[in-house]
Amino acid sequence: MPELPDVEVFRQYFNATSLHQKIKRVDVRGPRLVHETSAKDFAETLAGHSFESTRRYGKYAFAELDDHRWLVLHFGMTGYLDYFKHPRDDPEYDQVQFAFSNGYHLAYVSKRKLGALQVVEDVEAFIDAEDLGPDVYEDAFDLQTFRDILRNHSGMIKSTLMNQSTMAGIGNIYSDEILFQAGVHPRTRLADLDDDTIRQLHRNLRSVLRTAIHHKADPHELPDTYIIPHRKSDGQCPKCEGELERIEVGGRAGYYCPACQPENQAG
DNA sequence: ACATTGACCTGAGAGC
DNA sequence: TGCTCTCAGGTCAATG
Repeated sequence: MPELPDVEVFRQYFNATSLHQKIKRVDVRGPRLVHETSAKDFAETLAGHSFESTRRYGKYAFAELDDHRWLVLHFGMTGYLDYFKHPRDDPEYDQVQFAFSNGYHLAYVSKRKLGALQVVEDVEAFIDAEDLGPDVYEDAFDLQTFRDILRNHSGMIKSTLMNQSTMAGIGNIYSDEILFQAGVHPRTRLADLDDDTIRQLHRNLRSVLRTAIHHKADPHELPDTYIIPHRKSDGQCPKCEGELERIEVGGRAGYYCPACQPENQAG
């Protein structure tokens, strides 16, 4: 799940469950997920403190501690959060567990252990060090910013949307949705995008992310016109009912509708 | 600068 | 049922 909308929902979930409570204990079951320090040091660093606020940048969530350091959460391909009370509700594949003084627990769960957790002093410095481009959900990510980025890079649109150094937040799933809503073929070269198509992409980028967040990033709750619930082999286009096609772009499998997203369209 | 490939890690689902 | 194979929403490094 974890692209920008999912991570934003995780952040809201964190806010609703895990702020302003003393962290009694931290259990690290997947020590390799802890970066920059040992699992032991990580646990000892957090114990006794509390989380006071959160923010998100791209696919990263950050939780501010009462000493103003930040817990960084990255979810890889399979990560999510689960807040529960009784040990019997402990989710399978949980990698890190925070035990709060109110008796509840927050679990960072990941089947594939591709995510990462660490504590940093400074979020801006972290974003800088990770070489992340502008967050695509910020107000500052306006049409002008988007157009400038596309005009200063080359390559295929789907790869560009997914490149976190170019712009931060979009992954494989939502790039498919944005391209579908804009009627743009995933392999379209940036040089072949005219201004009107760039405007369409920007407009749809914003509306897709906003809509997804609004629906808690739950694929089943998305509008009927979205491709996400249909993106599998033999999937049907929700607009023209034609058969979707699978395509490899930049080593990732994308789905698109050859009728609604023709090659060599605008430009 | 961009594309391609493999690695990381491990479970789920399909096919035999 | 059990085994093997392929694929999976992310990122990183090496190579052309």
